[in-house]
Amino acid sequence: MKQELDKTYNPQENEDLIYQKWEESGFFNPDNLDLPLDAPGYTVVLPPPNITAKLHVGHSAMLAIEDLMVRFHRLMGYRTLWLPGTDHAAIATQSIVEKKIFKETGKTRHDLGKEAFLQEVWKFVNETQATILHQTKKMGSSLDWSRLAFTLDESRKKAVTRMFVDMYNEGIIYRGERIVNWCPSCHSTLSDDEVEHKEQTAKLYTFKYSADFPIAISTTRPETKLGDTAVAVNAKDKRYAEYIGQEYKVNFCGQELNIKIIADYNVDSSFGTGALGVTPAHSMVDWQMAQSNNLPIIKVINEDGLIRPGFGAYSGLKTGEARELIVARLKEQGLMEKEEDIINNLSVCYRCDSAIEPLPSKQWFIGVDKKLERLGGKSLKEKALEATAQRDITFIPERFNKSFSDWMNNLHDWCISRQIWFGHALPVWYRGEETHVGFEAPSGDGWQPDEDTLDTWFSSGMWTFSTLGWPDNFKDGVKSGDLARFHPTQVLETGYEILTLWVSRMIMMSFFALGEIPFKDVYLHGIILDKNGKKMSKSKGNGVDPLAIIPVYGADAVRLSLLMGSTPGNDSRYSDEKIESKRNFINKLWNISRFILSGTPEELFTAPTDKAPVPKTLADKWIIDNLQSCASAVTSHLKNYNFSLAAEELNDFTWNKLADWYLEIAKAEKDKEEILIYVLKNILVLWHPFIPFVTEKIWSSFNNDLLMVAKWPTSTSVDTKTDSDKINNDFRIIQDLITAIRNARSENKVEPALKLEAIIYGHNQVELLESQRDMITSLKTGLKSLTISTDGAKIADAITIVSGGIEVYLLGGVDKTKEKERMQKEELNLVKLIGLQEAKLNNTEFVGRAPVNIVAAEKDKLAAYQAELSKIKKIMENL
RNA sequence: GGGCGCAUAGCUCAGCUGGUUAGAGCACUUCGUUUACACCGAAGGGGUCCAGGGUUCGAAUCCUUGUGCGCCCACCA
Repeated sequence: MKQELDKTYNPQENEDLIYQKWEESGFFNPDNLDLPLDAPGYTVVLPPPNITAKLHVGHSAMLAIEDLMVRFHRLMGYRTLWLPGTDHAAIATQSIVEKKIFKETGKTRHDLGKEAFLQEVWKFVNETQATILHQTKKMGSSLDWSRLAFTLDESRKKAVTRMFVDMYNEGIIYRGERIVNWCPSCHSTLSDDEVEHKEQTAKLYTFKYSADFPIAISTTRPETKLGDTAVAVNAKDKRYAEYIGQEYKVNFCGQELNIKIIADYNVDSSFGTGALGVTPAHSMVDWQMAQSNNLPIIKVINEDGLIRPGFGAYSGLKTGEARELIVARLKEQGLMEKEEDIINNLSVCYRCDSAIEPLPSKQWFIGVDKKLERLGGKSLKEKALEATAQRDITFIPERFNKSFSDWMNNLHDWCISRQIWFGHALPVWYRGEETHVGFEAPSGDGWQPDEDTLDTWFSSGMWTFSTLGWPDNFKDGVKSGDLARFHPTQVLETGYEILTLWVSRMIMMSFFALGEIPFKDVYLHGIILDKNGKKMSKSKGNGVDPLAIIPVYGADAVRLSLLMGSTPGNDSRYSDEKIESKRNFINKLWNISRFILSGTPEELFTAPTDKAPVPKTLADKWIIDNLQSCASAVTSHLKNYNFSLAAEELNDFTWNKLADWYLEIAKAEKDKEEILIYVLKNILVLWHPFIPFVTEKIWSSFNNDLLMVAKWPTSTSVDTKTDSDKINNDFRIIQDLITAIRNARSENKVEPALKLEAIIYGHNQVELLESQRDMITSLKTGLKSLTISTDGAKIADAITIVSGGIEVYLLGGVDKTKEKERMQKEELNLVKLIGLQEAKLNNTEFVGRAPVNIVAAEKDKLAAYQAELSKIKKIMENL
């Protein structure tokens, strides 16, 4: 059974084999876990990565965190499901493929036609998806591949269609007009992130519509004023207060306009004249003002960027030409008050660089404010806000509650239709003025399907339940199958940058479809920046491919470096050095294991991990006690999402306690095997969620069953805190002695351990102090051996050999700290702080550096110390 | 313009609800090591916790103001 381990751990040789073993075991699938029927569930859906590109280390961090949570819960005996998938990322994917084709062939998607273009997209999707899945496995992700989903596969199509139809029937999905970013040159709408802003100088004109209109307005686009239906001023602006609510008929350069004066807080009274001409059809903000003030909408500009018919001489002109004409007219009439140069931002198309024309167009929306009977008369927005406000859903870190509710409160109806080809089709058909929404095309001739596709967030918003068999698993308000077993999920782990885009949608969609939250906790991770603190991006070429570093350091090292030293919601920096240091740690763990296993008889391998062997010495007690407190600290850190702290705790135990101290002692003392293997097995389990590969590999060298389904150490420690403190304090004597002897040897100041006889003694503290000082003096002047004899009861001390000789530190009874005096005056506070101050109050005079804080009162304890000391001496002899 | 975050050792960062002498990794200095590990060990140096003010017995931690970075949203007629 026992296998020899190599001198250095080689991740590359082992990782793929181990992953294969995990997959073959079937334990990634919760259905195969050997659990009691009432085992609690733990479900996490993987935020499906966009199939626009291969993964980068940011994704690796996400996978590391989620796999950590998932493996931790699997080890704790939860029915654990981590559900994989990818996202079709409609707009992003389409534009990437478009660019790619254009670069390779010079053709646009229009040249290819819809069908041929989509074929290209699918080719691309399949390639990238394969890469992504491969990368995901390389990280060691324990995802249930049997449930793999894609936001644009058949099951999801079914769910999306059903959702749309349901929402439409409920009256929450409706068709209406909205301003979109229109590129007159590409003849297409652009999403907000496809719009770029360019700084430019523009002319700001200040004028009145007509001589009989009381207020002058300022604009850089006089031609759009042909469609003005209001003038907005700030409600607090005293200059215009008297006009608010009035309506005027004006003749603006030959066009009749009806202008209402409205108040709106969006208006900046210090800009221009403080009055804004409202053009609802050609400006986003104006559109919103028109909505809230019920203003009529007049379209001035058409899809070609020309003035529409019905505007007299202006009709058919380009916007620029119309502008010149109007400016000339205004000047003629003496209405122009001012012309000035200002710097503003022009919105331009990211592709062709031409100016964006905001235009109203027919779109589909989800009404987030519509009250729904199925939600107890509340709207989706209200339900989402309620769920987070009363902490049915909690954010980690908590501060994102505010971002979320701020954003949610300002949410307008969600536009879900997109004028692109790649995506979910809308289940909508038109025939003249008729509209049909349903699962299939209506019978009868002449029906045309809607050509738009759905916003990608519509399908990913359904991710927690569309992946669990909704709608088939949901009949008459009752969940069945996977949906019943795994929904709501426990945690959504994702990047804070999509808190609003995605998380909010998921919450609303889940409330609509199931009437319940999609997840309990939302853990938000930060961004992995490059080593210079810059965001990784394709254009900058500073992204790091996990496949480039995993072969060098191993997936475990990559994972650990991403998990340690980073905190939720905060960005962190990528660094090779950090990965290297984690690689070194992993090798350390490897060698610790190698050492322990080499000395362990095989019959001990099967010993239980949940029952500690009986400790025989102080050192035994110390290591077991520390293991227990480490395990319980790790457990609670992991439960509280303090992943970095959990790893630090483990790191400290493994390296600084186990390797540096206990292993050294074990080299000299016999009968440590049982404890060593016990400790090793436990830390392998504890480490497993962080570094699954190496721990599984070590485990497999002496175990037949898989570590990934082993039992997490429970904190059954009955030791009280005081006992722990005592054991730790006592053990520090040993540590100090060993240190002292080591130092003495290396500095050749004192003959080795044999000559050091430290025996505890004393009764009169004052005397003690004096005699102690004498001793120190003499030691410093060259005494090479030390004998302190004792005749009695109480003392505590520590002996350290420093460069000048040996210093003996005493704990006497001289109370003198300022803190104590102050404490005595403040009795109340003293009571409050007693636990913390006890040590301080007992603090005593000491010589030299800080004393080791031991109070040994009883004789049998003294004897125990002496026994320990002589053991240590033996140990040192053997070193 | 609105919102959020960050500022702690030379560098990258931890430090939870305020509490012994502020920590880690890397880097640095000195010493050591053929037998678990040089992907190593021991010892050590290095910090006015951005600045001012406040609350408190006590502040890196809470409040306030300021400074310097970074991000998100709205992009302005």
